[in-house]
Amino acid sequence: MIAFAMTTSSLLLDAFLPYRLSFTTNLVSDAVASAYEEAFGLRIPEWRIVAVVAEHPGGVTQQAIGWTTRMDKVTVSRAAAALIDRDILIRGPNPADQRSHLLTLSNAGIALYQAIVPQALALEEQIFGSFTEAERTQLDAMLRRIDAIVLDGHMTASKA
Amino acid sequence: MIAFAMTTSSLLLDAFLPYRLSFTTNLVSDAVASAYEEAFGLRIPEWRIVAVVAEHPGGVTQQAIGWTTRMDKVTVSRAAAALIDRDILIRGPNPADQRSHLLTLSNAGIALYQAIVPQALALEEQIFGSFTEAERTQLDAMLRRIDAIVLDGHMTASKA
DNA sequence: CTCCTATAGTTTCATTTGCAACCAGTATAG
DNA sequence: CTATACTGGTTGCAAATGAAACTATAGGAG
Repeated sequence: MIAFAMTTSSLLLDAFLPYRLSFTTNLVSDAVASAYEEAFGLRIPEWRIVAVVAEHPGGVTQQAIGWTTRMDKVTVSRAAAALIDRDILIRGPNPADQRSHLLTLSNAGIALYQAIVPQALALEEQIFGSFTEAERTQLDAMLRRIDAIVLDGHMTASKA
Repeated sequence: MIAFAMTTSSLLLDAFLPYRLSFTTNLVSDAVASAYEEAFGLRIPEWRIVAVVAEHPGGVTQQAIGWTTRMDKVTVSRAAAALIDRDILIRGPNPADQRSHLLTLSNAGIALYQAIVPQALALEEQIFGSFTEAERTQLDAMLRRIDAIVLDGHMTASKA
């Protein structure tokens, strides 16, 4: 293919930050998703749940997971069910509320998590290897500023 | 609700840059998507196509659109078909290749585009209003660095 | 030319996603 | 204690997405 020696012009869209954000994230997410899928048979929501549960040794409810990761409760429900099915997660009773359960890692889940973490860090390193610590911190800070603005209702139209 | 006076701990995931990127982008994309949907009845892929076509007054092929935006050719095909159906886009012949067509904006499409652009910029301003020019440039540059790394095959496992 | 391979775009199908309705357990009001 | 309103989680359904098969045209190679 002659690779379209085309006007690299692109005036607006290419410089539009929401677009750039989405563009880059899709690239990164695809890379991460296929790495996890290939290496551990986990899809992104599943990996996230494993991570959150691992970080809460006392157990977490699905609601709390959804709240911190902003995943839909349906997504959490299904991913959690799949993980329980594969004996990665254990669903224990929640003494405080019989409707929900506390999720914890099984031994297999702990092993899985411990196997994933280094891979995840290595992957992050591959992508952000050329970023200095300061740059990473800066990027992180910028993203969190955006989060705060969008979440704290500085936006015109509320979604609902 | 008692809002879970919970350990804001979250060790790994919360600091994991691919996750942060995805988290923020979802937030922003949802906001942008509902704004466009509400104001113009356009979904994101449609808006992108309108923007790209607008920036190529001579006409573009669907392939070229897919190439620059990294949208799947199916997505482009369907979104373009919807726009043609609504008389926003015109599908003209491509003298260089009978298989493809050159897409251009109809008059209605031009009007639409001209109506959208200020809204888009206003929206960007709402989100990034607290960012200085320098910060925006910096964020843009960082995102492009990431793009380059992921695209230029610095990643381990190729997708296929 | 004719054959063979490759590409632009569409269609079909399977998968993923999220809203809405639903079920079960909780909490508050009388 | 009931009755009623609410919340955690699941299920059902509809929309969105992408891989693979397909159609039509291109572009060589013989």
